[in-house]
Amino acid sequence: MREYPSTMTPEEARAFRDDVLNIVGQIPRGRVTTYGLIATLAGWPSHARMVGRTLRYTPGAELLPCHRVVNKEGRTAPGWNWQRTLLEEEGVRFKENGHVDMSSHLWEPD
DNA sequence: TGCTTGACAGAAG
DNA sequence: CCTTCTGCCAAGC
Repeated sequence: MREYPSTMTPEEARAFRDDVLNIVGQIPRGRVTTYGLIATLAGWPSHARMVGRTLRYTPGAELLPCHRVVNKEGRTAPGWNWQRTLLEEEGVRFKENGHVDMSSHLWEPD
């Protein structure tokens, strides 16, 4: 079992960002994945918040299907209501409480 | 340097 | 269900 350092070197930060963008780019239409899952797959399990930060502040991220990233409870990003519309257009179902039905739309990369 | 802020997660009330 | 708190870390100030 690998030991994960709590902080990233600049090189690791670069690799992390690239992994995040790669993974997000692979999310299929009509499916969603979570911040924590992406962070874990990128090799930094405790950096879920960094995934959100990366998608929000990395130039070019808008070109990726970043609207397909929600939190673990299926909640959409605060202050970005359009995200729900985009997902619904792809056929993603929302529950009564306004959360994505994760049990039927969660996607996990290989 | 020290405190505050998040596109998070999990637990508590 | 919703809000709030704690743990988490990089960024901003």
